[in-house]
Amino acid sequence: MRADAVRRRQNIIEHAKHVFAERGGDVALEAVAAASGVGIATLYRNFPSREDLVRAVVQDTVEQITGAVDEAGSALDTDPSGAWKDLLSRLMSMKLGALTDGLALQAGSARDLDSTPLAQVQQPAVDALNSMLAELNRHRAVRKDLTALDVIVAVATITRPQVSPIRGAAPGVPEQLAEAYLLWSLGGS
Amino acid sequence: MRADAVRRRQNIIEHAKHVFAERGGDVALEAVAAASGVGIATLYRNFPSREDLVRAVVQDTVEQITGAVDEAGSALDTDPSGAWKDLLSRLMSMKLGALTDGLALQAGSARDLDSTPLAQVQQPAVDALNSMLAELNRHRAVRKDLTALDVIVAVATITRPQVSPIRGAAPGVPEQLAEAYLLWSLGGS
DNA sequence: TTCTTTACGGAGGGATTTCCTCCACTTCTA
DNA sequence: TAGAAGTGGAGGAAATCCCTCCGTAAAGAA
Repeated sequence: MRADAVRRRQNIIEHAKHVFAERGGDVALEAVAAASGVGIATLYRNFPSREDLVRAVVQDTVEQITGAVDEAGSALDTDPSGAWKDLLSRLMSMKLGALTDGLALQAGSARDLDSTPLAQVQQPAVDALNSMLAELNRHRAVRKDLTALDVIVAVATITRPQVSPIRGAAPGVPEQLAEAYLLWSLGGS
Repeated sequence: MRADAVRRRQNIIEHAKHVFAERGGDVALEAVAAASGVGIATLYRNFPSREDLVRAVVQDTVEQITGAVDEAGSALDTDPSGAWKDLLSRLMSMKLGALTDGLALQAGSARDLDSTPLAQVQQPAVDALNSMLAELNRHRAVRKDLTALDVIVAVATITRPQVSPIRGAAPGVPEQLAEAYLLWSLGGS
């Protein structure tokens, strides 16, 4: 594979993540190509089917998550709730909507979601998050009924883009919700 | 207008609210008709254009909101934070996603959103909510930087339906977020 | 630089989806 | 029960989306 082609491919994944998160997992692939500044043929050459692209996006997001857990986890013993706060803010800045949307795309057809290829791809992220939560629990840093999936879905929900009902209004709602969730997650039982 | 026709019309509005909230403001009108158990022609006779239907849905939602404010507001003086909690839980059970989505639909074309017909239709709800917030503020019952639009957008965000990434997982996230938001909204500055 | 190989872009045909009207039929109500 | 009011869904027009094909452009080796 030629060097510039590799860059382009990664670039498509990156932009696809944004477009998926912003316009849903069923956008026209032409929109993804346009957003990536790339012809539609190039997109199809790299990702023959929509599912290939979705898988790549999910894969990429999963790596982002495990990376964030690793980095935030380093401060786990010295400052547990600081580490949690850090991790949460990292997660909030990702486009997790693309991940849940991508997975949701398969929900329609598949009967047993747990066995779909995508569900398996995301497993490392779930595992990493869960073990971090377990560790935080030992430190009594977060409420103990939190699960990795709860956190992922909550963050995806909060950060999902949304046009406000009146121009210029309520631009800070996601930040408010993030603050609320942090407060709640730290809180008792 | 015949008696059964009025019932049908109201029924369409009700179902449209759910379908809009669940599948976005740009669903096929056929889906709305099907959900309402009604032929597509009936829908078009009642609402010649998509905007007519959206307007009706928004109108209906606005009335729901002002109604909820009235009811919850009755306990305002005796138990302010109880009233707030009550109102919030009422709002959470509405399909506010339909409202924000409907308004967002116009955001694409209109330059000045404040002057669109829909933005004016929602005004009563915003006003009612804002005056209740002002009252609650006098009682020091909620944080003082809350605005009606913040609340509406936050509730819409929280209650927007979302498929969880793995079957059976994280079904309680909206409830958790609602709890978090309540906690936060009561909290200090 | 030159040549070969790899990769690109976008037109466009086919399939699908959505819109919306038209009219034969059904259901109210006076 | 007659007439008015209302209904459903087939189906044509238009828009949208998918995906391939092929002439052109750019990268990298010699």
